[in-house]
Amino acid sequence: MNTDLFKNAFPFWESLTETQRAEIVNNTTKNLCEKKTRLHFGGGECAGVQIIGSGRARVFITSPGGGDITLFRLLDGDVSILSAACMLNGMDIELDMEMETDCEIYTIPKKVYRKLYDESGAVKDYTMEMISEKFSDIMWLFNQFVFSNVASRIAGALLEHRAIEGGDELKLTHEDIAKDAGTAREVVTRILKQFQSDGLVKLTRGKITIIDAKKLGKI
Amino acid sequence: MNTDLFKNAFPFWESLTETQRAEIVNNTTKNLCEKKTRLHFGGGECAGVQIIGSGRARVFITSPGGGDITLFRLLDGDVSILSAACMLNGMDIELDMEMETDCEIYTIPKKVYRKLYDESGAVKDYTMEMISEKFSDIMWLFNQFVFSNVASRIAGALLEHRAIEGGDELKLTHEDIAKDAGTAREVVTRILKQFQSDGLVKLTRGKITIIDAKKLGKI
DNA sequence: GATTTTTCAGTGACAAAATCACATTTATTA
DNA sequence: TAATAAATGTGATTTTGTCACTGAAAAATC
Repeated sequence: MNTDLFKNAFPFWESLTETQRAEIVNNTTKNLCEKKTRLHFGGGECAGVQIIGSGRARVFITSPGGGDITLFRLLDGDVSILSAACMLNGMDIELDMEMETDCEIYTIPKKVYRKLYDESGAVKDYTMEMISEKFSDIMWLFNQFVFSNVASRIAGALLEHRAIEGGDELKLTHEDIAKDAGTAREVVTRILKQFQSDGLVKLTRGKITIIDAKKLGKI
Repeated sequence: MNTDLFKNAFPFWESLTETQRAEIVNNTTKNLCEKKTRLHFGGGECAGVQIIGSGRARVFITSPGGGDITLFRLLDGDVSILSAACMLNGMDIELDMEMETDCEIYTIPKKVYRKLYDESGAVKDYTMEMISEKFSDIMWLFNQFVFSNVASRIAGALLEHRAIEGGDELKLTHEDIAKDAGTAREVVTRILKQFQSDGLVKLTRGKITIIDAKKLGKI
């Protein structure tokens, strides 16, 4: 197995012993997950720590009614650190992950990461740092939800996708945006139409073209 | 200084060296904060790790418009662990704390806790565990906000205060509940009136008496 | 290639909740 | 006691969420 993946994902990699590295390399499994594959985390159920080799995944919470709200996305090289927290101290939150593209997922088993965590201060530091960062992200999201109106959350979602895509043509349905903005599809439709008549976007089936990103940012 | 405070607050206390304990004991400062005193955390501004010697404090986020939403409360013996995270890796979240009663607050300076954190695995483990726990709490709160209606959040807030007070007579204004439930005061007034006519609570100025906690729990 | 099925978007009606603008009542303080 | 502040009550309006559909476009199937 190519260790570049680990070297890039883990800043502590260089500080590990040969044995520790081998332990990781020999126990990590690779999975090819097709687009739309879903994984569930929570209730103590955590396979281990995951690294996204390639592709994009969406992490979200699911309502009792079935709807879901996006928390964040994982891109190439990202580490699903909440799995670590979930597994280290039985963090009792329920999360789901869905592949937005075909993905290569590498999984370091629970026990292997746990052992590493116990042995290495650098791994502890890394884990702490990543969890704190995620915590910050979630708090930011919380702020958006409780203090911003729907229009600005939708605008934010559009701009985030623009950053991911690296272009103004977003292949998104209203449903997709609804999940990111934490609202209903019909509401997105209405507000996007408003955006369109204000000259901010152009709407086509399954596609949204951003015309005026600057004004979107001001909403 | 009495070390019982630390012994009770920190499970790692026994594992520290004499020197480390002395370091904490000699550098911790005690402050008496009157009811309504406010402290701000964020933007790298963290005095250190705080232990509530006695009293009760409310931790919340503040909206640009001035309103605020309660995240959690700290009671006797609790440790304000987010300060730790804030200070360890510059977690960039803005939080405020307000004393709900007169409080004794003990502060372990940033540098002292940081040093301890670097030296002791037990302190790292403790810090990690506490942060994960807080993370879980916040995620739970997030779920409540995005998936529950206002009535059930208000019912939840009432029951939480009942648990804190240990009785059915709650000295709370509608404003107080609005902050806990993340809604407007008028909305609380209306829903409480509904609760009252349903025989769940009895309302007096500045006081809410819970009549039927069981039914409240079902909302 | 035509037909069926699925996905996506649009819309009106209504309900829930937030916001605004006050009025009223009860405590506190001067 | 009067004046002030704090807590509550209420109507009107706007925003957002929910429900129940319709029609259009794309995909899958025949």
